[in-house]
Amino acid sequence: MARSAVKRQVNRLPPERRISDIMKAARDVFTEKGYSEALITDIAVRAGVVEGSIYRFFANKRELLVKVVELWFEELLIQDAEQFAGIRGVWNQIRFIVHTHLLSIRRDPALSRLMFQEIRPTPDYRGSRLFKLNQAYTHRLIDVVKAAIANGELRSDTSPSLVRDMVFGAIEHRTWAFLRNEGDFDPDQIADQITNMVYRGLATDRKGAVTFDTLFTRLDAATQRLEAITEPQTKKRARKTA
Amino acid sequence: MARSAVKRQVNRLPPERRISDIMKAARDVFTEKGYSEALITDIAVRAGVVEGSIYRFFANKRELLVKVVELWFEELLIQDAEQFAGIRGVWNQIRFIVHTHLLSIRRDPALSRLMFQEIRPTPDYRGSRLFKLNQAYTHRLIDVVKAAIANGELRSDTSPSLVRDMVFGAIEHRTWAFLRNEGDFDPDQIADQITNMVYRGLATDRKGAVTFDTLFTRLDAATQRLEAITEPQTKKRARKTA
DNA sequence: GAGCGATGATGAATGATGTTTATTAGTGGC
DNA sequence: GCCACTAATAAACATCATTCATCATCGCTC
Repeated sequence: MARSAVKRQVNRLPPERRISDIMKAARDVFTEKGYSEALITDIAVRAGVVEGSIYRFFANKRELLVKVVELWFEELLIQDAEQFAGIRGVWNQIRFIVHTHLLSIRRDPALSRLMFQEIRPTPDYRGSRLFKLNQAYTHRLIDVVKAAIANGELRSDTSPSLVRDMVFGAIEHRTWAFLRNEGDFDPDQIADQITNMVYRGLATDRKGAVTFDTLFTRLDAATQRLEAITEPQTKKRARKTA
Repeated sequence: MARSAVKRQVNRLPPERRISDIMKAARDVFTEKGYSEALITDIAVRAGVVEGSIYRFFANKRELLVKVVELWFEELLIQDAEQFAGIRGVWNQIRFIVHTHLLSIRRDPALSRLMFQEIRPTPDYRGSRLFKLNQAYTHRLIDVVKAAIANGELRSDTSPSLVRDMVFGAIEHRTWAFLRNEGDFDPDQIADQITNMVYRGLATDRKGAVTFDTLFTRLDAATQRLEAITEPQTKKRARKTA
């Protein structure tokens, strides 16, 4: 028939190459348009394949999304783990975790959005690979806090998992503001702020907005004055009794 | 024809009643199935109207969702504001804000999910009514923190907006865990934990897990000893000079 | 209370998209 | 050079959100 007169062009790249082409295209389209606005057609065209071909490698649109985010997250996790090993000190470790996370969000804000918006809310997230990856990621902070509690550097009545929730929650809220184009998003500054707030805490006495540092300073001063006073006194007494 | 033999039944309830029926049905279906799984047909059937009727009152499916969440959020805001006025003391105020928010999440977890998942991520959220309502809601915490900084009860180097992000971020993370059926969700306990962590902070000295309280106690002790020592001394001197 | 226009409810038709499948191009063994 | 098998293709299909031509109902007029 007329049909067979038009020869069908067939793309015969090796499967790994086709898969990576599709995933790269999917990553681009998903991040540019978001999940529901992204069309399978868009992805197929950009990958240089035909719609049907995508379904040879991915069960459906959602699986494709999950695979894309997974790949991103894995890279992020491996990359951070290497550097993290070298950090010493609780403050520095907390700050490192927060800072690197903020950096990767700034590098790929749209992927974070996909993670928060499309992946986490689904019912099957809990059993998924991404859930475990994310747990591994956030658990580093819990380990740091636990160790710091054990050696007395952080209060023993703090819940490590709550610290995790506060820190990553704060990061997330800043991220949403960033995604909404509200003001700037400075990973250095935000990391400092979050780390300080977790590390030093907020409370003061009623009088004058003191910090832990100033409390320690006052205590030191008082101790020194005590020593300075008690010393001469004992000398005086010694003289008197002498 | 055969068609006209079947008389069309027409629903002639007053518009307000139809709107509230539709919104109630929409609320049920959205919370049960989530936004994308919820079908307009489902909502129409449950509301006892026909698909087309929904579009007389709502521009599209999304607007219906927004209106549903808006209604919920408004009620929540009004209700809380009344009680809040009576609370005295920073700790109690923070704890109240956190606690009531947790209670309303436990009452309607699925609506919180819709808010976080479907509403907040959209580009038009920033200019929306819900955005303003949410700002009003979270701004109470900022006001409390600002006032507390002004009167010296909280450190002056804390960022009120960061406190907001940490508190609501922590609430949100606990909510996700709750929605995933991970363990229990006890508003009283969580509210205490969050409030304490914000209010008292985490840091200690290197030696022995001291808290702000113990630091104050030590400082008080040192001050008293100082006074106890310097007082007799001045008396002695006074006597001497006399 | 019959006729008539306006209003708005109806549900079948439309269009946009994810997914499936019958068809056909390419590949390698014999 | 034929055949069987694999895999790519693109058209067909299914699933909704959304639209719209049709018609029931109401209020008004005479």
